[in-house]
Amino acid sequence: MTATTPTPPPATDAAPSAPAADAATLHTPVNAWFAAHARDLPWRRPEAGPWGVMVSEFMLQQTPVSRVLPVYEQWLKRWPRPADLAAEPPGEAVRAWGRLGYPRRALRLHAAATAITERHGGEVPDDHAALLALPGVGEYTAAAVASFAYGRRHAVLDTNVRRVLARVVTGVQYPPNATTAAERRLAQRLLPDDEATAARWAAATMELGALVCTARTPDCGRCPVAARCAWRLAGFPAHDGPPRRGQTYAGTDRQVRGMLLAVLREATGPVTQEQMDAVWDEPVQRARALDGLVADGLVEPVAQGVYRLPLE
DNA sequence: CAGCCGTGGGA
DNA sequence: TTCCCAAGGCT
Repeated sequence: MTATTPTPPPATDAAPSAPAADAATLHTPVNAWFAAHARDLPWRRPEAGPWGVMVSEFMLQQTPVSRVLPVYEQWLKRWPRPADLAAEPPGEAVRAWGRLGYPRRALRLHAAATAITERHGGEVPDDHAALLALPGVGEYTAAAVASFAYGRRHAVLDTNVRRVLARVVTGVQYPPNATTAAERRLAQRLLPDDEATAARWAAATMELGALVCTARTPDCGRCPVAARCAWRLAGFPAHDGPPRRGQTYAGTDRQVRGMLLAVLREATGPVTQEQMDAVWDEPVQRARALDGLVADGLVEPVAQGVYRLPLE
């Protein structure tokens, strides 16, 4: 991992035994920084409501903000409430998902909207357990919706927060590949006692990781807690552990699935086998990819050699 | 728990 | 150009 050495602010003289970063010294500067520098994102505006927050969280799972923005706007305009989405076939959600990637998320969001409509009176639940029970909602998303939409006090551990805590508190460049119990304990320990402050802290630490304490080239000169950052104080030691997994894409089933589904999305009606076959010349892999899409519920066979996006 | 599931843009 | 990686979840 070639880690571009961050640009540290001129190392202040400060005592050799620099103050360790702890909860009390982090909340105020980080939350103040957020108040001054937070992006004006549509799902952060009051009119977004819990449903808007939930939609954004689904879309933002592994997809950058810039690509989510236009799709989010269209989505909320078309389906302003969960019941509006639930009233349409899941295939419409897949089509509207466009090229955000991981289209199973569209299916899960549709399923979540259906569950919300049927089990929660059409209102996005406000408690963590009920959220966690929804399709496509895991630990992170449940905490994020409860915190961002309802101001609840939850440790929100996403990739940004994990990286910030790894650096500022633990003193390492990157967090482990998988979230550990130690990270959860740390996040819990750092959580402000006050509910509103905790909710702000969750959003602030995420934003800090997204804008300043980035994966490749952190900009310590703009960091509100650089003076107490354990990683910086340690001299930016490079990541040791195993290399962080890099995923190849070209030539994989995922690529073929993507190409097949693109044909369905862009077609207005059912598509023939011949149209599907045109996207990939290797028949075994092509068949495997299509079978996978059908198994996942992303594609529905309507007749021998005819397919469409799912109506059910 | 490791592997799988899309896509595009920036360095 | 290649490589990295971006607000995860599910099996």
